[in-house]
Amino acid sequence: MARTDGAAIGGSRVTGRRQANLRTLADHLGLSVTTVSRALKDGPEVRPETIARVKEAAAELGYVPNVGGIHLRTGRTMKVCSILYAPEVGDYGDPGFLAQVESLSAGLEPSRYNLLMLAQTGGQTPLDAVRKVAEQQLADAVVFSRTTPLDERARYCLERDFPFVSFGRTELLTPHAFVDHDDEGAVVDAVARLAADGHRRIALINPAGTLTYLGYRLRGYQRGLAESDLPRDPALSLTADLSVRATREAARRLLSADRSVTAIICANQMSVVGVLEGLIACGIDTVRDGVTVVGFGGMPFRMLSDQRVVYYYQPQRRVGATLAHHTLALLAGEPAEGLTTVLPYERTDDLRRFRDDDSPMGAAV
Amino acid sequence: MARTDGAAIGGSRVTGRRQANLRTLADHLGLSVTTVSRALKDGPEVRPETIARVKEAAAELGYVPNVGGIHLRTGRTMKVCSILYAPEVGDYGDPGFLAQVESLSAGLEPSRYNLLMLAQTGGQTPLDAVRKVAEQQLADAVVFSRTTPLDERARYCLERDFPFVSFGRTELLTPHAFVDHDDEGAVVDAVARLAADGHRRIALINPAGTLTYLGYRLRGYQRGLAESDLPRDPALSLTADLSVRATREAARRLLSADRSVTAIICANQMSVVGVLEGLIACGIDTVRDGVTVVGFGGMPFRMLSDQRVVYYYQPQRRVGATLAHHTLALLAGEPAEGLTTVLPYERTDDLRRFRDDDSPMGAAV
DNA sequence: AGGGCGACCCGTAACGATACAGTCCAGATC
DNA sequence: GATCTGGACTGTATCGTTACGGGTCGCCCT
Repeated sequence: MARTDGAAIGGSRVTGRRQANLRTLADHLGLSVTTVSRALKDGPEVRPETIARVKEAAAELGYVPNVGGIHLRTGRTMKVCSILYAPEVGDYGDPGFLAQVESLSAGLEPSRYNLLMLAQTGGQTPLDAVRKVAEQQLADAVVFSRTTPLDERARYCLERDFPFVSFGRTELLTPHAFVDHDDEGAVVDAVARLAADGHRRIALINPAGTLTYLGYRLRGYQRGLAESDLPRDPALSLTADLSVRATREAARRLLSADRSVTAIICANQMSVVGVLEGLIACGIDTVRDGVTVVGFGGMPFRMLSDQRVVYYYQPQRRVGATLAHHTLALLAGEPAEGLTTVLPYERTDDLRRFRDDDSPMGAAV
Repeated sequence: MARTDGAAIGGSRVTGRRQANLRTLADHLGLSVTTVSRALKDGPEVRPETIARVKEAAAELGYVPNVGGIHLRTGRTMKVCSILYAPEVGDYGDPGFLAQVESLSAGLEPSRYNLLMLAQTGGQTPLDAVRKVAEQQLADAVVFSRTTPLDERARYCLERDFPFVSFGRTELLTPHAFVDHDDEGAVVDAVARLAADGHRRIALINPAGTLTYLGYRLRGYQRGLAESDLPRDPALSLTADLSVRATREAARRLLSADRSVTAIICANQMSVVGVLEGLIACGIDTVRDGVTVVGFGGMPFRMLSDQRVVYYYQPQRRVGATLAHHTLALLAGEPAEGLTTVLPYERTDDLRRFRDDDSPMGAAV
């Protein structure tokens, strides 16, 4: 039977001529499709000269491997999926996530992988989204954040040997690839320096929840206090949503009950703003009254008034780049053991560093 | 020849059993693969009872169409690609973009399409990214923003009949699907209301560039002035980058040269902050001195001090949802003519509306 | 009775890439 | 000279899906 449907199907609507495929190349070179296929992936059974000849022709004819064909034959999709968690309130989620995605996508650029984004919608659990990727074979690897110590997504992937890289550690026994920030180290550092500066009553704000990094923050806090011979006071370990409002109220409650507190370690950009608002509401000026606010997170918001803020900065782009690296390494067959990265925070005493670089993001206190 | 490679290939690593496919269903039902395929897409040649039977079995056996097979056979990838433009400075690009992506992805969820993200990296032009999508058949449709009147990406797609939806209008003669905000209408409204409140000297800040919306803003400004019988003064039409620094300086220059200005229409969240900073630097208090700042954009930053700000808000999620709708409609064969949406701005006189909903984003002036 | 006509279903050939089993031939080995 | 070896290639079947051209069968009409 003659081809009856080829003209309408599979042909590129983009270029006038059909997109070059292995057969095109093979015919053009007088080789078989098999040899061309092998040559393009540097198969050991093909002569070096032939390989060179094939690659040259491929470049010349603009050959691009057909992802559908590869998927069908090998099961590989040449996609990496990143899960997007919806902002809970308002239009903005984690604002640094965009930089992470951008650098992840850019990091995949030199490979033949592309980035798929899947939003965790409405009624879905975090596991649902990951399961969808695995079951529907949407991607060859998945990247997710907001890990918990016994993360069910990580367990799910480990059980079925589905490649993944998490942004955040877990406490699972099986090693897996991850990128994380050194929250414990940074909090230890913060406490130690505050203690060295004479602070005796140092508060820590954490949100409720079971995310792994919260444990690291708490451990860092306790270790820092112990190393500086400061007593632990449960009243100084606060739990509050990281919204401006909740952290403002938490700071206000803390300070109106106990004026001896001279330092507050916050958990993200928003809580810095909230705590500063809370301090102001209590009539406290950080500079005049010697109170230090310690912030953590991505690029901080602009601060107009010169309050005393020490900031531990997470370079978000490095996260994305490292996620990309680890993902590609996993997909290339490297064992997960070596693909574990704990990134240091960058400490700065002067938020004007961010202010004066024309941070497009900032608003001002 | 017997199958020799099937076990290792194409089988799902996820479930123990192989993933159900059309053949599985066909065997299970005693039908042919063809009929099953047709039944699943409600082909008119299949009896309704058979369709029901097939769909039931498909659900029971957890059939998921293999995207690779579809891609290979039909050329369709079942993907929609959104182009991500890298933030120019710092970690944050357009912060509302995340909400847009999230709602776009969520809007595609009920369909069988998934969202591909492609970052425009390093040396790439805007066209490069779109061309990559089309040439490499990465997706069946593309979504991009930052349109210009003679947008080359739109022209490229129109020429090759590649489906796309732009966020932003163009002035191309061929109609195409887009979503945009009504900048002209909103600026007209702003000017009219300012004039009604007695403002005679109203300034407008636009960034440099050729993006389409800038023209609409300018037209709205001129139309608004004309309708209120106010004279045009070129000195009141400012050009400045939308960074805090640049808009601060622009406002300062304007006000120190000419104290008669009583209203400034800004172009985005950042410029509101910058202009307010500029006013403060000139010793101007908006409330006391009767100066009005008009802001435009996504969710605004929190403002601590009670400055007089009128804000035209773009609901970002609606953009994403509409983009999803138009894309799916295009892919379903609807003509682009009807897929053009101009969304109204939501005006508010009181930014506390945003402040008190616990905007996770805000920082405070 | 038999021809015609729908309604409903099936068989086959692709789409592009790749795993695997051959094939072919020059050179080495006995 | 026959046999073996290994390097460099080719042929074929296959992944899951769908377009297309047939089939089959019951029913109606003349």
